[in-house]
Amino acid sequence: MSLFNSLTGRQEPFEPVDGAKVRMYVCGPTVYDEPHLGHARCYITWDVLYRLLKYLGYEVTYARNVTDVDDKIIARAEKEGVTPATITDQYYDHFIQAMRALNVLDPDSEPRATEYIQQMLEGIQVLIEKGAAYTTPDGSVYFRVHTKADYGKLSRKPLDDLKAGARVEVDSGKEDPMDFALWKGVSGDVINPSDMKWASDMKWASPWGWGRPGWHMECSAMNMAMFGPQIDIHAGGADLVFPHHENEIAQSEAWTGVTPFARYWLHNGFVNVSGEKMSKSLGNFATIGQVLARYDANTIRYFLLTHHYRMPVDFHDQALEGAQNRVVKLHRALKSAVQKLGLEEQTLFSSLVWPYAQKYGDDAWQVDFTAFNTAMMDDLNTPQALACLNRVIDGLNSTEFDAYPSPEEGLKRTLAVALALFHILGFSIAPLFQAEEALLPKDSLLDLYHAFHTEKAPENTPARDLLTSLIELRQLAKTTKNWSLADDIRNRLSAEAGIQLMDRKDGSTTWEKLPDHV
RNA sequence: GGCGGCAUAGCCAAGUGGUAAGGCAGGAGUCUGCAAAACUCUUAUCCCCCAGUUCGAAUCUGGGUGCCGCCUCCA
Repeated sequence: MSLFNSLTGRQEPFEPVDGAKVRMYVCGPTVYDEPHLGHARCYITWDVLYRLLKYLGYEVTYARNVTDVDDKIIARAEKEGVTPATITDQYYDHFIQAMRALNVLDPDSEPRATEYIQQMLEGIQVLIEKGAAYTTPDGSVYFRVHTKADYGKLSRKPLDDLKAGARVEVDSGKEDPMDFALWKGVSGDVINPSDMKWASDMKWASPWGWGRPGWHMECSAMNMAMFGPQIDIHAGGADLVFPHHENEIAQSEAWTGVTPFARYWLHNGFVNVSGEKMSKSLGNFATIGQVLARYDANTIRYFLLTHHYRMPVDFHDQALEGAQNRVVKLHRALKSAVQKLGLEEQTLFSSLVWPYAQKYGDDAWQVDFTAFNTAMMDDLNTPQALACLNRVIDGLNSTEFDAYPSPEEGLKRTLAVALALFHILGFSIAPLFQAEEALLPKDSLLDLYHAFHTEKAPENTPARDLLTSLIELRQLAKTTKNWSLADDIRNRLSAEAGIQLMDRKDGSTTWEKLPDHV
């Protein structure tokens, strides 16, 4: 397993400090707004890494924090006239719903910044004692950047260059423009608690007066509390490299004296929307909910995984539809095999996938499994991993299983490998077991029923029965070689109800609900 | 201005010294009453341009052009 380490700028073999134990920390969301595609990309990427590490046998402890104290939260609360906790509860809830909808595994822990104030204060105290931080008259504490000789090592920004371009802040009380806040004093604020009741929620008592933590401090404190002075993997979006991660490194290493704070720094690339960078300031961010309304979770994941995680990704419909077309085929092949074998969702992995997937080393699909592993261990080369999945799926569709003791055995082994890859990449098997009846458009089917039948449909006829009746009518038309009627029924079902009819060799007709194009 | 990244077929995208993965779309065939699905075959003499290194480069070096990002909130 090797990973591209932002700290060294190279791809390196992955070796955890403590044998098979992996301490992995990912910067979580600031919960003040709807989760967007940037979050989807980030957390799907690290979800895949988490799944892969576990699959490879590592004992992973995955922490993903929740930033629930921040100026943006306060601003939002003020704007809406509610407490900050109302905002953070609401958007945390939305975030978790989005993650579940995207089939992102829950991390092992989700520490909240507000639960670690004490640890932050302890860390800040140590930094002051070591001379790496200083207080200002307004009750703030700043990190003294020049005391950290290797400051800038992650983002490769020499301190002098940064200073040259630093924005001048007025009345900050900082010794140096590059110094950053560990603690933001609010004692000097003119806050009338009776007017702004929420203000008390975002203030904590500290040795330097009332205040709240600076942005970066929470990650250092939570890592220290959960993992100690050094972790294996620290990941997040590329936009966090500077200043967030740079400052986190500075304060953590100055605090503990242990270097490096995180041994592997991993960063995922940006998300663009129709060619433009998605950002808060541009106001063009697409929420996860908006995209999920148009494409299913597996499509979004497939689309993201066709790109290497460090490359930028551009969300636009032509590309998304390409992914959707492929995912529909994937689902169709897997669903068909699952049905042929009469498998059940709950026992799919315990009864088939894990017992079979790696058992038969001489199977053709094992070659693809090995290639898959190689690709994934090469800095998560998911595009190549998907190529392996595609080959296995093609194999699933071809009914030739001559090399196996029986066709059923061949189908089982092939499906097991396909589903293993499917699972490691984090795709959901839910669509393979989805009852399609629930997706039938009742109104359209009723209209079509009346278009082709002279009798009115009885009250409350289930959509499924309406469809069955239309299929039977078409079967009759076919037996009398009334092709125009048969074709008419088929064409209108497709055009008006999104239902594709398929005639099988044995004379029966099956159907499939086409994806909705919103 | 400083730093970094990217440029591969109609579209998306791997590969990074040995002669272009995969997907979508398109074309042909098998199957079908016709379709759909599925399968098979097919679609870049070439990887932004120029020069160089090399037996050999899309892959390395130098120069150029274009696009993007970070240096400010953002995943």
